[in-house]
Amino acid sequence: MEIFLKTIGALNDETRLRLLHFIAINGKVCVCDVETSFGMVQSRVSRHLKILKEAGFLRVDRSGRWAYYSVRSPLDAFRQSILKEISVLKMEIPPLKKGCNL
Amino acid sequence: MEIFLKTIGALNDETRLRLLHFIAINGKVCVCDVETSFGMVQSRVSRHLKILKEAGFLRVDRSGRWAYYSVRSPLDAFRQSILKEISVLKMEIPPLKKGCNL
DNA sequence: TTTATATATCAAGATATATTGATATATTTA
DNA sequence: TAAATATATCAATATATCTTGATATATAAA
Repeated sequence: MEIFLKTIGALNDETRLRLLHFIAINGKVCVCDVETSFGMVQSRVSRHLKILKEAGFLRVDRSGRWAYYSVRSPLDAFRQSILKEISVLKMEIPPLKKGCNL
Repeated sequence: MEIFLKTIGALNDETRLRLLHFIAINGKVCVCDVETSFGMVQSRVSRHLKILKEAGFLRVDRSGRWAYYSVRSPLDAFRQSILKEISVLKMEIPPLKKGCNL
């Protein structure tokens, strides 16, 4: 129940739907890439990615000072069906713009 | 997008998950049955059922002074997969108690 | 070892959602 | 027609969530 509500709660926000789809499209991206691509402040990006991670949609790999987020794999059938549903939504998804200095 | 968020938003509440599962189990129920079975005030039940209806999960049939809510049918694959997911959650679902006088 | 970069977290304010009791409307019964 | 029942909606309050700017931490570069 708690897990279900956490999963659903993570989806209950337009910003997170856009971030999730963006990452599904682009594969591994770091926080600063998302920050730059979406033009959002860093704390906001960081917070939303954490919520998506804790809801079981994303994983994070740390390397040096970067945190690379990507869609968790394998993904259970339920979350897969959600990702599929999200993929057909009409959403403004910006192109990937590398945001890190170096 | 709007529809998706409305669907997800309807699920983002423990009370509504319990009501939805209760109706999935019991078929057609009227507001006063839910009110009595769950021990909730009427305005609260009415509000939540409306949200579930507008999210595409429930239908309502009016007959006399009663409003009978039931799971919408046919239900698209995505909402079906959600109902299935809900059905395996550990939730306190009270037995149906008829609440209407007559 | 000092400085810059990337990320996470916190506190404050803004916004959204839930709960309750009161009220409105419609239908049925007396 | 008057009273009772079932439901919906509203207004006020309580609670949760989002956004932002500030701060903390860790890594890498100078």
